[in-house]
Amino acid sequence: MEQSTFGEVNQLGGVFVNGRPLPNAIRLRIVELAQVGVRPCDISRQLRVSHGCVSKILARYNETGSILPGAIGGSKPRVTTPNVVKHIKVYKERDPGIFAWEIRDKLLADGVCDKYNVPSVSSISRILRNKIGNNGSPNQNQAPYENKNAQVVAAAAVAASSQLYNPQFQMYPYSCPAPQTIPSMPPSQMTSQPQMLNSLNNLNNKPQMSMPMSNCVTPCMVRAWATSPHSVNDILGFRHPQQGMPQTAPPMHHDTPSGGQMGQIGQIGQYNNMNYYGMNMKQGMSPMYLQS
DNA sequence: GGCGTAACGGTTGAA
DNA sequence: TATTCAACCGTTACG
Repeated sequence: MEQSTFGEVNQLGGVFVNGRPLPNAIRLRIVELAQVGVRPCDISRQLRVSHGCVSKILARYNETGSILPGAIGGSKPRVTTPNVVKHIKVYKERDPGIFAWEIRDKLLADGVCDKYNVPSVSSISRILRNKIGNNGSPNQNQAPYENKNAQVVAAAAVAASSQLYNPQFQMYPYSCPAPQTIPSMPPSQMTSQPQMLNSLNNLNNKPQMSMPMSNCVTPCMVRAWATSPHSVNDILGFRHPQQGMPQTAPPMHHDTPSGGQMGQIGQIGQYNNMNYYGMNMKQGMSPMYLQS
């Protein structure tokens, strides 16, 4: 369908794809303009992005330091890991009359779970009913891990989840590289917002700047469980407005924070000299996030 | 007029 | 393989 192929046009004349994030380049530009004192309403008009979206992106940036959208799709990490089920089973065996809410409290008290990943009372009840049931054996009642390979996978999942969870921050962080020193970027490629770049670098595998990447977890990353393969160069497909447009065509593909798990965004149509979110589009360029 | 936000329709990906 | 579900998205409209 033509409409979905080329996206839609909002009241300001900007092109967008319903349900999909704005390109990171636009997100970054919104933040940059705000930081040089441009009012949100002017940013909205200039980039042809709704003021609600500008407001949301700026609010998120102010709160978290990240310009990136959240992880779309997928499910939360399972909280009813085999380890948790095992503990529930133990509690039930020790005290057959124990209530689900008591089990929940004990899981917290014993440090098996914390307040962020403790199963709900209904989940515990379901575990008691389905996995422990009458005989107390989680393996005799359609156990979720029916073979050795599955058990290995489950064990790996538990290990991964325990590593994913950062007790220091009490959150599940977005994946990000361990603190490391990375090659330097020519100053000409650096924007005027190094802290923003650092924020971006934290979410990308390809190192771009020479600075140690530590404390890479931002509060907005609480609910991320996927990796991002995208480079900062992919994201920064344009220069700071004061520096004009890049010599080379900006990357016309879409970046997402949840990386390879996200949908593959390809080229859809050709926009010829179209003003795309206030950015001059050279002939042959494609909108960076329209999907096929 | 500018701003914050709820509602809405849509996309996405794990289960 | 198809479906479900719950997360996210940007736009719109309202206060």
